[in-house]
Amino acid sequence: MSKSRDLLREEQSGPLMADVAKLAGVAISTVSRALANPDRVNEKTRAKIDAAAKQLGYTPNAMARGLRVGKSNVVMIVLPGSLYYGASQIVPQVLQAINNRLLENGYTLMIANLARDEASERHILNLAFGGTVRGAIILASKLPELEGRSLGNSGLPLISMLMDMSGAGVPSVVTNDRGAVREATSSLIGLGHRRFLYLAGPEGNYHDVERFGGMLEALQQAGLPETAVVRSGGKLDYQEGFKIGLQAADHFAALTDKPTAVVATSDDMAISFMSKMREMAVAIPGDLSIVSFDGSPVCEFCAPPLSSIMQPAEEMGIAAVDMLLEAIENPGLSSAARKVIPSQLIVRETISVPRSHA
Amino acid sequence: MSKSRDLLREEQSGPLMADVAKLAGVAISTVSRALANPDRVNEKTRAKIDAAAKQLGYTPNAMARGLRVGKSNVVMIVLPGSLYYGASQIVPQVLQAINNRLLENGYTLMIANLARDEASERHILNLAFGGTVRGAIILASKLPELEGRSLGNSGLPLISMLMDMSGAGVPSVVTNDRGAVREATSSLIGLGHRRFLYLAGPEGNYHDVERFGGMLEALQQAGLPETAVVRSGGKLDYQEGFKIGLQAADHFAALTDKPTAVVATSDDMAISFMSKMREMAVAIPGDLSIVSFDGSPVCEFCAPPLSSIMQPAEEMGIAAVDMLLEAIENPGLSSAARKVIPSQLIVRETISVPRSHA
DNA sequence: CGATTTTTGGCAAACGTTTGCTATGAATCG
DNA sequence: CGATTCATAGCAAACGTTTGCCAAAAATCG
Repeated sequence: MSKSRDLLREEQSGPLMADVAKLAGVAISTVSRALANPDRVNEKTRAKIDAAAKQLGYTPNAMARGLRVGKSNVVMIVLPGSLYYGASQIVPQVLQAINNRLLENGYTLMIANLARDEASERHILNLAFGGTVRGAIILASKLPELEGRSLGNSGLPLISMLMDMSGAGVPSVVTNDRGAVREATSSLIGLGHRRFLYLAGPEGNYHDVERFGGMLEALQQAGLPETAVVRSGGKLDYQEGFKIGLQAADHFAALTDKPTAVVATSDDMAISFMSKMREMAVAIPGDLSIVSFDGSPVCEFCAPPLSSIMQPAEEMGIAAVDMLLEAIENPGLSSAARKVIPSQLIVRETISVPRSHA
Repeated sequence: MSKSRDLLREEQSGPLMADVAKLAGVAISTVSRALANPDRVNEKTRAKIDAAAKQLGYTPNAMARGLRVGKSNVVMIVLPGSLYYGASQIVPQVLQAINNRLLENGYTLMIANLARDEASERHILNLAFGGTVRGAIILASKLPELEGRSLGNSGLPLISMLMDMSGAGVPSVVTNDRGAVREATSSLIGLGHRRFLYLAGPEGNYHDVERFGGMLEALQQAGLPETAVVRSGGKLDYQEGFKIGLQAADHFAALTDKPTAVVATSDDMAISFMSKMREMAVAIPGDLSIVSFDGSPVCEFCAPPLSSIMQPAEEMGIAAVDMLLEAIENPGLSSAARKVIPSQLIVRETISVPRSHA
């Protein structure tokens, strides 16, 4: 018996709580209490236990603990299928902010990609229903659902980030896509621009609806017709931003009544569009003003430096974690709240008065 | 009893294996076998069990399973302190590739940041020693170590990625930093360049040592003195790439005997450097050729399109996972192997014959 | 100094699986 | 048709913790 035990020890796990107890000369339960609830145990005893634990290099087994208490300290982040964006650092920024915030609170981050295949969906559901995770932050645009199980009714605390799902009962932290684009457009109108090109994300996508909505609101406020804006793109996903920008450039070239300003809904679109404009000898901002969305760090070094609406990735990440932990700790009140963190337009050198006004 | 049981049910967990067994009219152990080892159970019985499981929406509890079998299906990736890079998509690319590959093999990815503080270090060690993770892929440049516990002797299968630690007994998958820079430099020499500016990462950093080493090797091969290259930077970390590029531009401006080619060791450095050159009216590649490192997607749309050595992030991620799974499944042979996946120089429009030769 | 309260320690059950062993029933063979 | 083998099901122990409950010891009070 002790032979096989020792063999197992060789192969695998380290010291057990029982070992610590024996070394310290106390019962297992005392060790457990000393580690979790230090004030419920005599200081001297606690000191002995701490010393023994350190001496043995003892680390409590997380799965045993999790099984017993029926909870884990793992939070899952559900990312959209492809993380691959051209210039944006939003995903790493969000990941980092969330991870740090979780760490401060004793949680660990697990990542899951939600692609279009059943496998990824099933995987996420298993994580949720199998008790592996304690809560989830969703960056994807839909909730996984398969064979009767759905993340939505897993009983798991959920927070949607980037996308407003508070209407569907999922507390959300978002940025004001609509308002930010409206204001940016308004300021272009204020400079004298009257004809716009809008580089769209995928038709029907939440962000595209919001951003284009903001554009239309700005036109309406200024008494301009909807025809003042030409919509380009709409077929490809945001991860194809460079391609969208390239196609939009062709689109632009083919227009007879040229717009004087473009609103791109991602930096990638703007960057590839600008590179094409350079080839076509369209002066920016002389001939054409540009403002885009995301606020990628690289915008500062574009030619010319690109004005962009910066998404507050870190603040959003922190807010999402705080809301999630709140929901985890108070399972009672499900507020389905919505927290809006404003984006900020960073004005650089791609915006000016239109030539016709100069 | 059944009251409190039902209450618990309300609050928390879903159906148990016992429920499935009852519904299917078999014993718990039969259910377990049917789910894990389908051929060890009568087909008819299995069908009943599967139906019952689906009907109840049963998901096995991962922690109970993990505790029993003494293993988890979680792999940890240890990322360096800051994920924040200006334009590079290496981190998301690696994450995605690793995550997908793990998913295919039934594993889950947990992420951990290794910062300079004890907290992050302790956290990682707890994950490793607490049985939470089954193996780890290291992107950070050191192994966490604290109070006698070290990732190195946790008994956990480890793979180092990006950085060669095979000498220290950790199997590694790396790219040939040295060779890639050597060849890029050689081809610049072939074009006639004789004076170089090298934009360095942090002094002593593995990558910087390798890349600068490659540079020197190329000079030596061509019979050029080491003084043919001016080293700029060395103080800041790669995550400060933009700043490094800016400072290098000032450095360049101050040089009397101007180099005709620059080798930047990250795209960020090259991008901000080029933006400064534009201001200073230094023509690229006319006055100055540039080649950089990373192969960020955005390089294609720089002004002018930037030549860069592309790191094979996805292949490396896949290779790292494969090596790790190999090590997990065959705990016997620890080969401490090293797998080198070559980088590839993408030539764009920042390289030409030096003016003096034109 | 005895009685009462407070503190602290120990026993054992429980968390939800997996799995070795045994028992049962079916099937095959002589 | 009985005996032997094989397939399949069931029992119960184990994984490493936490925690309710009780006992013992210490401290306080009258």
